[in-house]
Amino acid sequence: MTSGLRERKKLATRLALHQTALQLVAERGLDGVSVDDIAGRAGVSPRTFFNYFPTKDDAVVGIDASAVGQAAERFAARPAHESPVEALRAVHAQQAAEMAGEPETLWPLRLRVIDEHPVLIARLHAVFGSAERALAEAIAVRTGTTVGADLYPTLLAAVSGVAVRAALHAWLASDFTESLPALVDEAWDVLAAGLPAPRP
Amino acid sequence: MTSGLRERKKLATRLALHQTALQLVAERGLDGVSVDDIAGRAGVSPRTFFNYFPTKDDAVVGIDASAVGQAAERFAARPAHESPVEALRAVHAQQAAEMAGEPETLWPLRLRVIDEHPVLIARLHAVFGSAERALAEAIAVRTGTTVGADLYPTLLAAVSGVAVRAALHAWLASDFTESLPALVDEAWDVLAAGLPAPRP
DNA sequence: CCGAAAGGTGCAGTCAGTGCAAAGTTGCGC
DNA sequence: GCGCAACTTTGCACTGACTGCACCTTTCGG
Repeated sequence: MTSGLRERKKLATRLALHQTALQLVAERGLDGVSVDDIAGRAGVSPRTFFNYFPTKDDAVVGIDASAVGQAAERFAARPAHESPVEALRAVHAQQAAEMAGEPETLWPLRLRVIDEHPVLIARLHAVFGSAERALAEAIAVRTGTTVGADLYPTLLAAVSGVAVRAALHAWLASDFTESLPALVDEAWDVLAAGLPAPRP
Repeated sequence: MTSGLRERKKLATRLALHQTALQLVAERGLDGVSVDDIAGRAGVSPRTFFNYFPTKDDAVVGIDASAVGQAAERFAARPAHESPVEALRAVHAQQAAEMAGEPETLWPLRLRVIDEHPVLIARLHAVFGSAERALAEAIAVRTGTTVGADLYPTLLAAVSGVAVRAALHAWLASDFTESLPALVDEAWDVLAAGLPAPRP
């Protein structure tokens, strides 16, 4: 199904561009790398680069909105008896586990590079943002309200993004020694408790 | 103190550029407006435009990080007996009140324009993001931890940004009929309660 | 009124990103 | 195997954001 030669080649090229971009930016910084550099080292023409990513920044971040958008679908598929927060926690647990399953070094490198460049942080936020809009819709359906009429869907969707980003940040801060799923869970514990000041 | 001719002129030019940018983008969309257009109508050279804003997008959003950075200072200045959440709520209440005090139409127009352009949403997030980093430091001080060692400061700082953004979004959705401070407060009520599903 | 400091401007250049049309590849029915 | 249709890659030309530099104009303090 996904195994046409065309499909596989496209996937491979996309990944090659992303990894090349990451590596070069890690070495020289975002401004020290041009699209021509990335395309050249990945073995395609500069023009082709833009068939795969709309901007240079997107190639470095390398996460497409569709992958993140599945969160909303999974949320909608959770059993109806779960509260919104419970359902979200379950979805995040699954996602965090999948991320841990990807090639070892990809996420660490990605996060390190993104963390050093505010522009890329913003890009990452933008990707999350579009996912959160979809999620807000799904939450509204589950709680029987609409996005326009009630704060809750927007708020919870945004908080869910925060939980993941805070966990990713802590993961990076721990130099990837801690468990990502555990960090996500910890973040949700704090959120579900209403953000009480931690005991020192 | 702030009343040198130079100072006032700079402020005026900055505001003129921002308002011109907003107005033009509202009429023609972000891609229908060039920097030359904005500079021309605001009565300065295109080159001068970039003395005031680093990018076209920043001119449209028109919020500089320093203004947002004061949140961290105000937070640090809150009485020590307040919990982090209490202190944040107080800071936000003050900020929301100040925003309501600005020229009537500026925020509505800003929010409408930003909301229509994902790139600008990302820019706004970036501005908030830098403020949140400063805030996280201040929170870490107040709770006796460090940003690297504990999830809490990052998490709470990000949540505070979410509270404001969700309130702004709801304000826009209400066509600016509701009270912004009330919306911010409402968002914090939900957050402080641990995000329980709303009663329908 | 003058000299120093700061802001405004023109110029030339780099690079991101796009539309278009001409190759080059791949998939598929025969 | 063959060849046509569909898709991808690529080169080219162009727009527009953004920058460094050098020069001019305005403001400020004495």
